[in-house]
Amino acid sequence: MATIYDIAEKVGVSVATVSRVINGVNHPIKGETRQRILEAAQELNYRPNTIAKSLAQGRTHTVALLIPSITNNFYTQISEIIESKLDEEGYNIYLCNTKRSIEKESRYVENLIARRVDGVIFSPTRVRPEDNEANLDNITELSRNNIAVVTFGSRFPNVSQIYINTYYGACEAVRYLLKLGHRQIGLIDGLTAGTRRRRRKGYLDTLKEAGIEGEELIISGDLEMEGGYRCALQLLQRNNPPTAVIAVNNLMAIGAIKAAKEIGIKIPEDLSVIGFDDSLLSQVIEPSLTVVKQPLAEIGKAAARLLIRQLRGETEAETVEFNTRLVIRESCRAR
Amino acid sequence: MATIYDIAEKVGVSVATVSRVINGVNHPIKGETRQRILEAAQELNYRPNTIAKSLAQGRTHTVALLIPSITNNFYTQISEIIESKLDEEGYNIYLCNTKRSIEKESRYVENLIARRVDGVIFSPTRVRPEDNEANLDNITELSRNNIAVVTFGSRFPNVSQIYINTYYGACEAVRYLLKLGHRQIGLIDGLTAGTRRRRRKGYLDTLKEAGIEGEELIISGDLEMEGGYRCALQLLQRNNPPTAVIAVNNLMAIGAIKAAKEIGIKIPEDLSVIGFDDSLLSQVIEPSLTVVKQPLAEIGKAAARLLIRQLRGETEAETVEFNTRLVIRESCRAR
DNA sequence: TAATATTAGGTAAACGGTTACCTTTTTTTA
DNA sequence: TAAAAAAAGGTAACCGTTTACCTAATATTA
Repeated sequence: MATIYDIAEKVGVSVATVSRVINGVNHPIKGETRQRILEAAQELNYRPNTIAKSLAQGRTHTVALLIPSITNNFYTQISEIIESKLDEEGYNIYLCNTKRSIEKESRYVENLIARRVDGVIFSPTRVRPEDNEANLDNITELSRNNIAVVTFGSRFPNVSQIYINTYYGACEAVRYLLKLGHRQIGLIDGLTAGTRRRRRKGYLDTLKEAGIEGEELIISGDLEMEGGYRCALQLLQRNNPPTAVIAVNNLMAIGAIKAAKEIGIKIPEDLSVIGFDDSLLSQVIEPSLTVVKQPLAEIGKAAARLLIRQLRGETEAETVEFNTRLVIRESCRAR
Repeated sequence: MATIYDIAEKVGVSVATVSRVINGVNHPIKGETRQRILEAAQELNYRPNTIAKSLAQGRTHTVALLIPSITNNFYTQISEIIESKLDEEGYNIYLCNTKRSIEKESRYVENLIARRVDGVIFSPTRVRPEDNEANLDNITELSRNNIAVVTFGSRFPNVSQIYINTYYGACEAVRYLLKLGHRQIGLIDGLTAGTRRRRRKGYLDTLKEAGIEGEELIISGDLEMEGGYRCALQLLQRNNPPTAVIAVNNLMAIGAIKAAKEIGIKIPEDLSVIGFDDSLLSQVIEPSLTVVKQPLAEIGKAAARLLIRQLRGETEAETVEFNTRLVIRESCRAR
């Protein structure tokens, strides 16, 4: 593979000159020389070696996207936006899928430091409460090695982050169900509390305002469809089952609907359902799902923006906060 | 950031020794020296610099995943498998989402060559027929620069590839509908023919065997839900509408169902629908969708395997062929 | 027209590793 | 116990760029 040495030799100049021409730096070069160098580069099918460049410059123009899942539409949609924004800025993206394994997350962090990525957009994975500490260690480790970090989906001190305020979303969902006349409202939660703690709190606070104790109608499972399915079965087979349930993410809501249908419970006639996250699934499922929508495109854009800001040298951590919006479809009915 | 020089100095050995210890190469080192080096590395918080390593070794341990979409479940599921397999082998993955833009695809290819990735798993994007040439150029360009390539979703000469034989899948789908008594069977196709040509051919051949001309019931649109929606509307508003339609991918099938519902056509009573690709969507939509299922996990595994094979030095191109399977659900009915 | 700027280019040291090829010391073998 | 083998480590070239600092020639200015 041709290098700038080959070009330099062919044209009869030094590599410095070649490098200058190739990179169009601000250094005067005679038009004719420039021309000859570009032609030689063409003829030799020269491709700049980004690796060597990175080593010399100390920047890789690479950022990593460290997320818990790439089959979940929530992350996919955010990723698509991030990818396109960072591509515009000349960054390539390492896709790192932790599959909700804290070990994999930590391994990836090591790896990313070794690869000297310039930045990481990071949605920490947290299955057990103690994972929080590992998440924090990972963030610290990245920062300590001069890697820009932007997080979303969890809250950390001194980190640029996107904070999605799901508290009010949960409140709104509960209020909506209360207005429809529901009193027995279940919450299908994830196994552990990240920002999801907010949703739980919003749920409990709003119920309490209405004079209802919600604790016993909370149930937890993994964040996949299967988890929602199992949780719903348990809730619905109690002797005093809820007339409405809120699931903390989309897949769980879908799983819940599936469970209800299987045991002959009609939606929305017998059971109202609200999900979090909007996606094609919610619109396509029958009945279409009322959801607390998170502004995915905005989240993606903001994450990219915060990271780019840091990559340009601004060191101060910035938090961008987003609110959710209740999108009413057909999965809830007055009681 | 600490380098092996810092370690060497601290311990009082040469960098060669440090390098050997760090990498555990097959070269005898005194246990005590090894110990001291490892301790120093720890104390200095040493992290190997993968960039420098790549430059010295001529290998980046990076492969790219170059796909048309990351929000389409078809690609996402394959990607997840590929990611985990390649991660096991110590490779990192560049995520390159072309968004079905041939320009973006070509730009990415340039970029990947510059970054000296070791390999690329490539599902070419093709919206117009002439894109095929650009796809081929891209593959050639990668190979010419010693980058291993595995493709899926299109067929090319002399390239390791996964070939999904959708011809028989299409035949099977049509046969199934014929058996249910349908004669007017529509095909909702993508805009251009890649491997999808096979589906169209299977469709036509099978109809012809039954003495039916299918040409006029073929309609094309973009591969998203919107495309399926529009195509279905057109098909269903003809004066002699089909009683069954096959859509060449999942999203289009969903779009078609949406269109049908909107204009009061009941599924499966008035219209039978078959999709390609299986996904959560197909199972969740009402009625659940009968599909020609492609073995996504196998495709992903095979793609990773073929690439790793090449990365290990085996140069001969290998094609792995998969067949599809008709998964019968509730979206078709006898006529 | 001499002094000063500008243009055009070159030299060589970094960046942080790997590794082929040595040398020296110690151990094994005949 | 001398020769051969193995162990332990070092030297320095190389990977392909960038870039600070020079030099020489040409153009501009007072």
